[in-house]
Amino acid sequence: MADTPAPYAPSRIRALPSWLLGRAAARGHRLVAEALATEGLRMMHHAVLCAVAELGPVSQAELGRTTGIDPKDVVALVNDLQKDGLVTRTPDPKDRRKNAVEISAAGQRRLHRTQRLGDEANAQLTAALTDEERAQLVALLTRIVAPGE
Amino acid sequence: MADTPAPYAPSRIRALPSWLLGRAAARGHRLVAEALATEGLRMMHHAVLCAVAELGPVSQAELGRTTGIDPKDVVALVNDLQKDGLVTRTPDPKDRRKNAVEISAAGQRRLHRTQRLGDEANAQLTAALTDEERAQLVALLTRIVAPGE
DNA sequence: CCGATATCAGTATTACTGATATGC
DNA sequence: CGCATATCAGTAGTACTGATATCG
Repeated sequence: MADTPAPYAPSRIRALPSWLLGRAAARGHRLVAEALATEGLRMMHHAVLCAVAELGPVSQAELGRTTGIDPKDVVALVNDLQKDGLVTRTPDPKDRRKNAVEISAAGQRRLHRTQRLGDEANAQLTAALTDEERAQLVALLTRIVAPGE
Repeated sequence: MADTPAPYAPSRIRALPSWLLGRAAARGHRLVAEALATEGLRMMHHAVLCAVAELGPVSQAELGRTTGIDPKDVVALVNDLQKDGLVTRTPDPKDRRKNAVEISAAGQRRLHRTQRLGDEANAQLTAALTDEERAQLVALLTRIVAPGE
């Protein structure tokens, strides 16, 4: 497998993890975005909704740190989610700089569906891999994303 | 490692390969773009220059197919590379629809430097991995990108 | 005063859709 | 005519830089 020149990329490019990562991410994003579009959410919306559901009432700055999304972009994403009634944004009484973002009942129902769609898209993305290889890939990527740990 | 909640992402998001791919690709792109900027090229410029060097005189459509870049974007990238004198674009006498794109001497010198910079950036990206793990990652990604094979 | 939070305006890069002219 | 090539105009989603007001 190491010396069969794939038709999609010359060998030099092929050896660049960044390049492969970009191509793989583009394919994954296309699949996930396509699936989530049926629920009217983009990938980043789903990611934030996911994080809000898991972190309970949480500030936007904390959301940004946790997900790796720029806090400025979190503003717009939470705006959209709030407009659709999927999350609530209430001022934090303990620290009036913060907004406490929390998922709503409608948000939880929507999240339930988008998670299923997302899982299906990811299964499709990694259809060529075995379960073990999938876990391996996730483990390797995790160490690349969070290099300090 | 499987149950230590990393600070950067909640576990649900973490389990989505697409999400991890996006984060990893973003980090890789940042590192590579930063390195290549010193040579005045963006990542896609380098990718195309790479492909041109390896495929010899090649049409733009073929470049697009091989690299996975939209042929329309290849036009703009080759424009830039030609403007910098890194590639030549001559009409193909055998098929006058095609342009034969070829790397120039200056292009080869530039490519030599950008490849070194790209390799360094990629080494930095995967600094947390062993050589074996790096090869594993590339192999897994390759199968995700080209699912048909 | 300094740092954190939230918001706004704008930009860069990548990837895409649609349309057109030309040559095989 | 159908198909491939090259080009142009425009859009979408993601990630970023800089600035501002408020609060602790």
